[in-house]
Amino acid sequence: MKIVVIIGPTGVGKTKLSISLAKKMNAEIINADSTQIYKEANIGTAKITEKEMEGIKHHLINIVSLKQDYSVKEYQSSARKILDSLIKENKNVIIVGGSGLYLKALLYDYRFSDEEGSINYDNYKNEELKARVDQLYEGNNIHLNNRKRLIRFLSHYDLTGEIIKNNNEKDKPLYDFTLIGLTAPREELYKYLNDRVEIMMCDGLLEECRSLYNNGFEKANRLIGYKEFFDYFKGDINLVTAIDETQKRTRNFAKRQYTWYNHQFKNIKWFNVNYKDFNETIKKIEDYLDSL
RNA sequence: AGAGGAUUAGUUAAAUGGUAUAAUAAUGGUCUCCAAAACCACUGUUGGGAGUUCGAUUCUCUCAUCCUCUG
Repeated sequence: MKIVVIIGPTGVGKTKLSISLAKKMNAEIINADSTQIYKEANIGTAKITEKEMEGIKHHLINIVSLKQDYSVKEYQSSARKILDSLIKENKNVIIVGGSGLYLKALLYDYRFSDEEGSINYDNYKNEELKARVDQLYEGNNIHLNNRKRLIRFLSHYDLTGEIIKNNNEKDKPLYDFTLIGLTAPREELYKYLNDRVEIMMCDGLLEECRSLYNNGFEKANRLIGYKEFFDYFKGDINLVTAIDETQKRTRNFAKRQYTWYNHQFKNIKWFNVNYKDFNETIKKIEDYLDSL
């Protein structure tokens, strides 16, 4: 029984690799991409299609609507349940996805609060929130402008009387897994990402966005490749700008993904992607896994 | 071909005979539940050459490139 985890920035070929490995290992796949969780967003999230799955069983894909709230905590609990039961069945598992926090929460001893605090902080200014956080935890690194995190800190304190601190447990792996990283030279990756947005446009990204926009899926406003077109529909920007922005934000995102991986994961075995001959990349990784 | 204008960071702009300023991109980073999120830091610049000057990005000349107008 093996667990292989595939990470890497967006557009580097994780999905393709996962199918190939799953066929070879007779494995099931658990998605760790925060946007592929959602049913309604397909083209812009580069979601795997039914056909591309080639009959491989996929978990945690298309499980909630963009109208529902969802958080990494829920992901953690469902993903662990699935993973544990697959382990029990002695089934090989491939975990694939670009959402660093989701992977971290699933694989390491990350603990979240069980309940929300009851005090409503809506009427407090950031300065007031920050001052209170500073009072409770001197030397914290939560920034004044990071309202979301300030409120979470205070809610957690109200509920438990404890302050949120980094614990060492978060770096303790709970499973025995092999971490495969796919990467590409920055320039090559960026070119591919830029091209991919154009291809998505041809595949009907604009129509998908229009339909979400018209049907009140406001949460899509958070996703790259959706927000920008919503802005376009509102008349704030023109179509060319929307496409440029999508490309830019995709590149920015890829860069942040690297930062997260480098910061949060140890023992990543990195492989350079050969865009021209992806099979060669797959072969190399398969050989590596066989050699373990 | 003639006349006028322009040339400042990758891009768009500002300013000054005395430390060249922003925005944005790029780059780096932070991280316990919206994470494709939120936030932070920071590197780059006066087209080439000559002249005036203590000092030129600024003034003068010249070359180059671009724009507009006139044949």
